Amino acid sequence: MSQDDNHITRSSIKDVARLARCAPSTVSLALRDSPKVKPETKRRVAAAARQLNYHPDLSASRLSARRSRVIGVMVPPMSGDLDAEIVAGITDYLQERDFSLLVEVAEGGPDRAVVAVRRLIGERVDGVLLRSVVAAQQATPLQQFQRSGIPLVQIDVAAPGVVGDYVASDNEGGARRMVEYLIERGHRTVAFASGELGRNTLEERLQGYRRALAAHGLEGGDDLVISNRCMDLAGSHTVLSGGLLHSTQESVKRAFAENRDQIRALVQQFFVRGQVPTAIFVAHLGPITPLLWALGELGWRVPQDVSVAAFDGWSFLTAMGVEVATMIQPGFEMGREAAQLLVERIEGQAPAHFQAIRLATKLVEGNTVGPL
Amino acid sequence: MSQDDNHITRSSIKDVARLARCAPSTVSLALRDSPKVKPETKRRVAAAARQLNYHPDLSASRLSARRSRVIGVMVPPMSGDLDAEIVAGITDYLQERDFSLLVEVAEGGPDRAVVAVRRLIGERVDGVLLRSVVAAQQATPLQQFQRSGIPLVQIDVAAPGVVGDYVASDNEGGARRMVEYLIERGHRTVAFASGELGRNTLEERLQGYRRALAAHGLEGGDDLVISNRCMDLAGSHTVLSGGLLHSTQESVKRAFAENRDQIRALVQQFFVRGQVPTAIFVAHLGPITPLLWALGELGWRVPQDVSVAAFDGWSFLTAMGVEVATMIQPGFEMGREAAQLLVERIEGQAPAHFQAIRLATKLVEGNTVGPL
DNA sequence: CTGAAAGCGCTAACAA
DNA sequence: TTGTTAGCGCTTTCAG
Repeated sequence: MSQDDNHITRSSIKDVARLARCAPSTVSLALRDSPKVKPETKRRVAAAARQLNYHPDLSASRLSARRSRVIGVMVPPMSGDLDAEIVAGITDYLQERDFSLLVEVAEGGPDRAVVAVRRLIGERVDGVLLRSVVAAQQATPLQQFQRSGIPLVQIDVAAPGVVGDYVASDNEGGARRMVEYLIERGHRTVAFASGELGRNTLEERLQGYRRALAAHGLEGGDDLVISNRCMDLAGSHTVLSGGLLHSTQESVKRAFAENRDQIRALVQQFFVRGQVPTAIFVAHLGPITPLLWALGELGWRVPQDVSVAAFDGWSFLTAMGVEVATMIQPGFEMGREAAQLLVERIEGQAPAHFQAIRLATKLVEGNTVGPL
Repeated sequence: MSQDDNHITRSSIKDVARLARCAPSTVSLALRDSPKVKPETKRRVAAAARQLNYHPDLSASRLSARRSRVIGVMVPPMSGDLDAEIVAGITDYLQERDFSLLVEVAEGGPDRAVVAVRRLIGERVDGVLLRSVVAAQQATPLQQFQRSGIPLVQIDVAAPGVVGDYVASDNEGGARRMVEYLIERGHRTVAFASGELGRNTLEERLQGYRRALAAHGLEGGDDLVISNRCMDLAGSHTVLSGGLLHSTQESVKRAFAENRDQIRALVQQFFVRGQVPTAIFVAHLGPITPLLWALGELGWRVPQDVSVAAFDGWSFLTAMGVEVATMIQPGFEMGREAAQLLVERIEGQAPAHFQAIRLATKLVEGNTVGPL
């Protein structure tokens, strides 16, 4: 009671009960504002709790209540704005429904994923959200969730072999529209640039690119498609850091330095082959800065000499005076939608079969696309 | 055993004990690899656990063990590379010591901070790390930690009124060295640019700037010091989003758009006053892109017409071909050091009085500083 | 409306 | 080396 006892005095529900002259169970109800408790009693309890600086022990309450009201999310380290928006969307919904969020950053190595999964299961999360953390070969640890009966919603990338709900952008449609936008502006030779293919998202966007060209009777020969890991600046971190993201600044810098020549050479190919593209569609965030850099190096001005349009972007480019024409993904909504679906599934209100939700993207014209 | 029972079967320590033909307490010890258990028994237990897909319930174990081995960290939303590095440093150390990390993103409003604090206390974290979340007026919720006897280490920014350990860069020394670097390159009129002052870090860097000038008999008149919230791109997000970071891309963009004129006007002041600076020292990350943008707008080329050097940087600028001369903060080490200090304090091994650890920064010459 | 009692799944003495 | 016995702090029937 006195401030000067050095002994850390965590008060429990019993202490509050004693001070409020009632039973612990009543305190429990009162603090959760149950209608079964007289207002007068509630007041006494609240006062006692405040006086004792009482904070319910969430571990105990979860243990007892047998559901945690915690959902876990696995995200890759640091990536771009999209992650921030997704997480914002998730927390937005979760706050409404009074769930908390346990964030597990699964960096690099597959063993990290194993640890993350173990932790989430150990915490008895009611469900899991997955933001494109886990590449194909890492899908196995995820099956633990199924084995433990923990529902799971994937966001953005769908790992093969993982069953469950799925929320993503309309990648194909968005890509298609973006390429059509270029075509409408007079471009007939449009290239496609991305990091390593293999993720379903990229494949879908490639599909959309092809469809757009086909629909307009244009060729999208393989000469015009470049996809190589070295283009993926965002992806480099994890690769480079080998399981531990040591120093972000340094690793990005190094990744970039080491791949400089390769990037330049790769982009140059566009211009020495049969068809010279007048516009380039960048399929995701990673290659945007490398591409812009390479174009600068090679002396091609954007948009005078070549136009650039991307899927997903980085807001800081705006502040640099470069605003890449972009298909914006609805990150906030993706997060919200996924969280909602998950919570509904947890509460048994979701449709029996797994959902695959596709959200529309939005075209933002920047200053990197010119008419022909 | 059979895969086909649909019933979600969370096995408990008792189930494992039964299958392994021993007592629950033995299972507990065995799984934690206690030397008090015969290897043979350990094997049996491990096999049983695997077979039953057993994952210890961490809530129960914390409740029983009366310490959580969890430490909490409060961070601002999304910021730059530094946060990623700090968190990497924290997890790096925590993994060694077998603690887990509970991340609480305290966005915007003070009420969010209250919620975060409540949660952390409710989770019975053994300690808290604070990464410059909480501005002056929000210090009050933090005092809850003290009241609850939870040790706390602040990183980077020290909130006034919060007592505890503190880990940060040598802001004054670093700023001083950076400005001296400019002076050595022949610059005699060096300006200072920052967002809103008030944080101790910024004040310290301003101090360092002044000291460097004074030491060389140069003037650092107030004409040369500009500090205004509109310059702080990084800080805008939170302000703009009013407690909820809605759409990052949009908000950054809008923040920038709305302040465009003000930024331009502000920077222009440098060049219409008595002394025209030949170099600008940017005290933190936020104003870097706005400043570069404004200089571009005003037709000043970097570094030909004016040099730019900063404290703390963004790695993506490198990929844009602009590499700002920067005092790099040792983010990883800051995180590690803070985590270590906290864990030692938790385990009673830290010195009795609070520590204030200062870590050296590192100068990286970019391509934005020219000789005079 | 309130109280008493029985656990939730685990760990930590203490015995055996 | 292993088993037995109490709880940790809370929620939840089930009686008053």
